[in-house]
Amino acid sequence: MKSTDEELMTIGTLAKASGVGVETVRFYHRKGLLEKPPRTLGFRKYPESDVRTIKFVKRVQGLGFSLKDAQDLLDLALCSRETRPFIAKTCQEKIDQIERKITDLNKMAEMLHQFSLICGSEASDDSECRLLDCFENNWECCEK
Amino acid sequence: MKSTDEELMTIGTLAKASGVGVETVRFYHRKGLLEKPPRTLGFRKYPESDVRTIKFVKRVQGLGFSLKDAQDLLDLALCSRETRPFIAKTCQEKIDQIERKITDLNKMAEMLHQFSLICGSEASDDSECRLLDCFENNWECCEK
DNA sequence: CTTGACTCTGTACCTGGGTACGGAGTGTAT
DNA sequence: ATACACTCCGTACCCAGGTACAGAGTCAAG
Repeated sequence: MKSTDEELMTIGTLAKASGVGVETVRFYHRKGLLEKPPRTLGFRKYPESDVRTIKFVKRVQGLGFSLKDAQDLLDLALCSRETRPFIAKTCQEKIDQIERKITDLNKMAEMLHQFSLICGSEASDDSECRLLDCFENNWECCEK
Repeated sequence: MKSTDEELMTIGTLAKASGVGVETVRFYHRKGLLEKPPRTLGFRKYPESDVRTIKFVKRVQGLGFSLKDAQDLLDLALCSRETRPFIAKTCQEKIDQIERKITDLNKMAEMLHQFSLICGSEASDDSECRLLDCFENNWECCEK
């Protein structure tokens, strides 16, 4: 059975190659994250590129975005005169969102660092101290 | 009714002050994110500090962490000789986690930036181009 | 002392993101 | 040609993180 569909893989192969379960592929299918693949006798035959798609989705998702966000990004497809302004806008929105997240994550990491230095060190006394206090007191954790 | 519980508030007041719904407070209660408040005649009376706790949880959650993670952070409470090594370890784990996230978010933002520059500009031609390709081709988006 | 706003407990329901299952068809190795 | 793996579809279930009742009690103002 090698004709036009060498290169095309079954759902199980795709799932394994992209590190998810078969059911997850079908789920993404239903959610429209993967476009409808051609079929041979009822069996879906996926192109190689769908491996990339799934990995991309997983990556984006791992950064705290939803499947909807992942889809938005996947949909940034065509560079035509009509779509260009829309593309730029969408990108900028996501970039802003990402930058806010980075700012907050940096604060968070700094807070944890300070907290660890002050409360996790041998030198500190046994006074009770909560991370929460650092958070509120402008990161001036456990100090007088 | 002003006795020892001035300063203490009802669930509705707490909810409003921390920007969540009453049901959410009760939910956090069930999940152990808020410690059991004293009661007067069956009614929960929350201290001011629970407002901070809820805001903290919401903040942490907004950064893509789970309620479980938020709880872990809230539990970093006591600085005693026994708990110190544990605190340092927990902090370091979270910091590592955060830094990985930041690295990925930066890549993501850079990718979007490049994509926007190249495919979102007036100068670009009408060739089809997907963000996905940038992602895979080491961010060399739409270029020969 | 009634009325309306608020609280209590418990249970049921909702969305997002999957995971599992049953019964039937297919494909391939021996 | 039969066994076994794989696929199909639909439906049901799972967990996290809430959200929404229902029915009863409480509290504060008028």
